[in-house]
Amino acid sequence: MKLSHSFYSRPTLTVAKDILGKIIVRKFGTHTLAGKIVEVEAYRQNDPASHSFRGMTGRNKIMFNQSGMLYVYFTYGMHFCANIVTAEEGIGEAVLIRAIEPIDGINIMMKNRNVDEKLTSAKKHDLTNGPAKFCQAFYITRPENGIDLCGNEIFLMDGEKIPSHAIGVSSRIGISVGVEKKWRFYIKGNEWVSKSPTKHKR
DNA sequence: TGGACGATCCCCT
DNA sequence: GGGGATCGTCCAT
Repeated sequence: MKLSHSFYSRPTLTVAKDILGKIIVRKFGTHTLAGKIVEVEAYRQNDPASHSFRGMTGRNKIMFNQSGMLYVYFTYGMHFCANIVTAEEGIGEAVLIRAIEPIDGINIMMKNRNVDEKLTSAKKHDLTNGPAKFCQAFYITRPENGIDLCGNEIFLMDGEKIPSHAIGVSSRIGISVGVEKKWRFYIKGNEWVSKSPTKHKR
């Protein structure tokens, strides 16, 4: 069953943990892609690592919309990352999707990622074990910024309930401030989880 | 108007 | 484990 607005309009950290195990579905053209969300990070207001920290700008304004929207941003000159907007309108908070376990449309994902079938079997988890890899596999780019996840193009479905003892918690990856906040959540032992936050730039 | 810097990935050693 | 690719965004002149 498709998740409705009430799922997203709860505290950001609650939504982040609850998103683990849910199924994200992406329809474009005649294709349907689906995957289980296995790793996320929460970004909050008054959080120096968040795009919303210094207030609303042209880039981050979707974060301040009502919850249940998709916030897509472009980074490092070549990558897109996708977030699920949480909290009430006027508050800039979101949950970054860092990794999924492919379920449906794997051939399409491989095509989107420009990976060879044989290479993928050797390192198959490289297909979607990172925020920009997920976006490329699911063909999520600039036009998908601001999409309503209660619509029919991209949405979440009920999946398995992940008990709290099976949820791993750590610092967020790739940030230089806010490292002390343990706002990365992942399904323990899942092979599609990206990596450990052992190194930090700068 | 320009410069510094990324919520990353991939290839090289 | 390290560094280069590559450009949009933001803030300081």
